[in-house]
Amino acid sequence: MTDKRRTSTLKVIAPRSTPEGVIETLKQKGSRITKVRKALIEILGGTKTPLSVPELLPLLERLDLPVNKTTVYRELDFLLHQKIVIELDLLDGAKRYEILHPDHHHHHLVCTDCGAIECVEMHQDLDEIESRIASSHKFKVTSHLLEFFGLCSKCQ
Amino acid sequence: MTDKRRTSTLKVIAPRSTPEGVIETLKQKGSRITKVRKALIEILGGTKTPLSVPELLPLLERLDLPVNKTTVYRELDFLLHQKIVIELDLLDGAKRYEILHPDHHHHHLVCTDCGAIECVEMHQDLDEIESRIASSHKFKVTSHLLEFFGLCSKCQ
DNA sequence: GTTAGGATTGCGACTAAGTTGCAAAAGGCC
DNA sequence: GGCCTTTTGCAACTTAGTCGCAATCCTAAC
Repeated sequence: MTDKRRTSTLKVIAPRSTPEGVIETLKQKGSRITKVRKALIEILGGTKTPLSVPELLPLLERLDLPVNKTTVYRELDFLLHQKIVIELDLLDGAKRYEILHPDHHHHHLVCTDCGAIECVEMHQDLDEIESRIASSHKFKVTSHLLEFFGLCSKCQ
Repeated sequence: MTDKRRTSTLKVIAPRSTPEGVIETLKQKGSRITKVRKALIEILGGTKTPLSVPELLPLLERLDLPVNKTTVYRELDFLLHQKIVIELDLLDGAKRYEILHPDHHHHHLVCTDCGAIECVEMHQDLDEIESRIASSHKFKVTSHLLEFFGLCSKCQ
């Protein structure tokens, strides 16, 4: 009878990585909240697919915030260091960025035909593989890159 | 009693992806064997770590073959289409290329400190993951990208 | 609300990988 | 050797990303 989805939107649980939550966290850390920073967090928080700088620039402009590309690169670098955002390389020429949801580590399914990007979760498998590598190769894995390329349901 | 490793080095089986074997295959396909093509196959066949165009250029020059970068990009593109070579992105700014060994699909351990690149094999795990994705997401995986970043035994 | 000082921003010039079109040169078949 | 096709070099270009510096903005303290 209890609807879990509904419960999870309660204030106490929600603010994790919503734009508002992220901004609040940054304020508490003493970071400045600038127009560009706020806009970037909101744009990235409101999209499902990771975005690149060339894609972000026109989106910012449409929000009446014509920002210089250098600024965007620097801001994303800041958000990266604050672990608010992660950087991906989906092999299409530009790095992409998305909000980091700490408990939803995921990978991507990139359609090589239409470019659509879907997400898949699968931490446990990789954890296992990584620990096997650590012991057999004396290599300490700190991060990995796992993306799948192929055809989405529409393009097959 | 039979040593399988020893048997598999017999001439009938061996020439697969050695430089000589690759060149022979290309000749039979009717492709021209140019100096650049031959040199690239030999260089890539004689190295353990994948190489980028900026790395290949000086290597070619040292072989008394000062080649234009455009030529190298075009040649690698040719070898890519012939499935002689594969392209990797190890996130250090330039695409890397290595000889494709059809039955030794592998991934890489990239040391983020010294840049060393090691190889790891692990097809079966991924095959399993991919088929799970295919059924749960109606996505037909044609290729994947799996690289590990961290610290090699020397840099820990 | 003013102000001071560090953080952020824009600008222009730059780097580096990778691409393109076209004319010249080289492979390999006769 | 000659011919036709494939390769190659060159120069100019594109695009992502970076750098230094001067101008501007944020915010906390007054």
